[in-house]
Amino acid sequence: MRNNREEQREDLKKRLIDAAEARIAAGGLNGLKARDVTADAGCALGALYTAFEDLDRLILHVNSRTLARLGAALQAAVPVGQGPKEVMAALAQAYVSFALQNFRLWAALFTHRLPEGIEAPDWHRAEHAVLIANIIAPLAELRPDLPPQALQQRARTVFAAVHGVVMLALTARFVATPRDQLPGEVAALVEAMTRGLAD
Amino acid sequence: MRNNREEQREDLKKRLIDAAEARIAAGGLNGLKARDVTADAGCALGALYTAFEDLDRLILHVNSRTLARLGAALQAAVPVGQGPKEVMAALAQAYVSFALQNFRLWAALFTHRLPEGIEAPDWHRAEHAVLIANIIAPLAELRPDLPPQALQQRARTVFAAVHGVVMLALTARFVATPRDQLPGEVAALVEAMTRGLAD
DNA sequence: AGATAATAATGAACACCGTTCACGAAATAA
DNA sequence: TTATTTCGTGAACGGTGTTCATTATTATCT
Repeated sequence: MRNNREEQREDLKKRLIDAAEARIAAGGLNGLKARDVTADAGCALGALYTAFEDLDRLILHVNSRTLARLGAALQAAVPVGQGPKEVMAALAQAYVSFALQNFRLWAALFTHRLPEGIEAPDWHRAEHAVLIANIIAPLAELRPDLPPQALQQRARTVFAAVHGVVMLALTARFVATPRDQLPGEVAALVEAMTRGLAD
Repeated sequence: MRNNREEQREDLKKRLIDAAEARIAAGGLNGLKARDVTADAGCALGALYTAFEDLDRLILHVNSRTLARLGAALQAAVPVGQGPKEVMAALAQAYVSFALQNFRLWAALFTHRLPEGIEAPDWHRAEHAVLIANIIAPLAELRPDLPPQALQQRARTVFAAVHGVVMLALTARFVATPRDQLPGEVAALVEAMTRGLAD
């Protein structure tokens, strides 16, 4: 045998991530149980802890996949040959669409919490850049006066504002925006923000 | 003895809420354990379930208190004899301050989730009105064209946008706004929103 | 190829959690 | 006081994530 060792290890990891992803998509983060995942993946309970440090690290890898898909969706939504306001509006609507169509996996990105005092690894933190990557260019057109660092910070704020509206609409049981009004409200928010930012 | 029955019952409830509130403030929602709370409250483990349906309902009462304090803080922050933009700015900064000074209890308002399929009681849902109560008046000045219902909805959106920025800044381990920049970014967001909403 | 060493998978056991429930204590009613 | 209803008690239950001695598998060496 050649590198069977490594291959089997990677295969087990993949099966576990697949199973966890399916379980989260079906039943949410709270519905994810170590025994279910390992049963679905066709391995023993203890095998999970030979492949990953713990269940939280496995969830991290599921979130990693979701971020990649979300990043691709946002990237694909950027219209060509349009002004910054149109780009921002399109990005916001793409974000809404992704959250609606991948609700539980998207929610897992923001509701999952590591145990207190434990930080996510750098490679995973870096993956979150896709959330603001496409906002920076149109924002720079609206605010050419801002230096790169302030621009990056403002992009985070713009994302967080849109995200907040989507999050409260989809997960809160109070002050909730009805789903059918969500695209319209997000559009109004982005419109107001871009107009206010314009000059 | 007169109404000792009712009195003792209410006293037990209060002690449990006090203990849970202190535990959440000290260790967050995840650090809240039934055994700790009942030990702090000076009662047996099972007593919790004579006073409340379950641990989630106890948390609900803690959140109820937090909402009342937050509502009072927002109310007190409304400046008199100022324009709508100044009112919105003041409310946003008051929200930031409350979140910073009551971080874990504030976070519990939005991270606590009831079991799937179980809804919070109406009396508790109604308490969340304080989050948008003070936004409606200044917003109505900025947008006198909007009918009351749309105004209420837009107020939810404005709140959610500000809340999203604060939430990601304080709880996310990625795309995080540094805390010292949070007031400035929120101010910029509200400024942009109110300018964009103005006409 | 066969023997040996290193490694990984197994699943029963562990520690801890929220919740329940038979029992005894206490407060009300008779 | 006595009877009755109500409530607090804490051991026990079911379910959780995680560990660990044991077994099975793979790689290494002669």
